[in-house]
Amino acid sequence: MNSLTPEREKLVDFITKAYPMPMKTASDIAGRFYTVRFGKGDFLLKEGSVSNEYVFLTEGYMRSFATDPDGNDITTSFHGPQQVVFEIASFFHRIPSRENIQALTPCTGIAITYATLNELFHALPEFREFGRSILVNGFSNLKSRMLSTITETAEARYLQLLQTSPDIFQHAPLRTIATYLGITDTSLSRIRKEISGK
Amino acid sequence: MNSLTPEREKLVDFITKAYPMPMKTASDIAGRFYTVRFGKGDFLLKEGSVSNEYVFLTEGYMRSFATDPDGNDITTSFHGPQQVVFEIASFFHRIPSRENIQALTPCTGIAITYATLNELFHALPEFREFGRSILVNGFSNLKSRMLSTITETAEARYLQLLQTSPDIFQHAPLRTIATYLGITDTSLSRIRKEISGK
DNA sequence: GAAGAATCTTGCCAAATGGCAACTAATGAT
DNA sequence: ATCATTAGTTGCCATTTGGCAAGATTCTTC
Repeated sequence: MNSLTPEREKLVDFITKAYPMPMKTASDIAGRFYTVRFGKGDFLLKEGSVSNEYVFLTEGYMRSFATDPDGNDITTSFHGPQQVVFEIASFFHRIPSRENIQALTPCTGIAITYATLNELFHALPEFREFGRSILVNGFSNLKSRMLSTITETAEARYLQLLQTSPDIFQHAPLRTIATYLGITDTSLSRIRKEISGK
Repeated sequence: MNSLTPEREKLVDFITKAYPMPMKTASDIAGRFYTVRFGKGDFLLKEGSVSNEYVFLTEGYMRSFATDPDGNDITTSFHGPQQVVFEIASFFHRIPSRENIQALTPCTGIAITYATLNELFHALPEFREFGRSILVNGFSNLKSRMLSTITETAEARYLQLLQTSPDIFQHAPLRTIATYLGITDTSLSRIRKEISGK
């Protein structure tokens, strides 16, 4: 018998792919998650508060962003379906977040709290490994981005994002994509013009 | 009685500060580490091989660097005394590293292998927490760097590095510091000239 | 301590990106 | 449908950074 919600089924799928474990274990884990929904523009996390939900996004898109000294939004990452969303430093160290996480579109996901996650980490070595894997992947991706920010032109980074995450372009305004790429919206606009003429 | 080597004492200190735990636990952990030494220019890790040592540096300086598509070295981080040094993605996922780790000066440290670390993680929840804390801090620092790379000028980043890690400047050539800051050595030289005239 | 190799600096000019403001296009609320 | 708001584009010019090559300086190594 299998009474999992569609969201939980997706999570089971995701977990077992990220770190192989018995189906039963994965279902037990997924069973502890509850459904969450966000309207467009809603915040999953606001600067200054402590990230307390570990969310697996099943539908919709979100972005994380920080506010720079001049008061501008800088997009630090985009999140889409089948991705884990939370603010690592705030969540694990129980400190106020310096970032915001906001829905770009209506979103559905499933979540657990910090307390439940810890309980599961303690009880299930497989889930710990899964958790670490998520952390390591995130770290590794950020490193790659950092490297490409240093070694590549904005145009190359734009083209790469377009290729690896074309869906982002359908859900996020160019202005937020520009800050993600480390440039202004003006520059992005010019880059796009330049490319279209090729 | 206390038979710890000076390196192990430093590690115990570091561990208990990063994540509070009984002295005995910390000593047991430190007891599993063995001393390692590197001459200037020696590699702790070479691109293409799997990071298998989790090193706590007690003396000396190292840097991690990647090779960009044009064959240039890009410094991804500097490591000094009282810091943990390893390549996260390679170490935890057992995959070939895309980075090198090299001694900038003669170095002394203590290390454990992947196998031993896992054994300790499995046996000691406190050590797991310590390990996670290291990971989370690394992630968080990288995020800050990424943000400052996007929002601040090279000059501001230079001044900040000078303030937060003045010791680096005594042990790393400016060329490697330049790539760390995301600029060329030529630009760094000009920035320094500009500043000295203030 | 002299030759050779790295490292660092500087001059010249080119390329990439930003700032601001005006304009146009798209979107959303009523 | 209309108005107001937000998003995107473009022109003009300034600033930041890069590329290259020549000099100057410092570090190695014999």
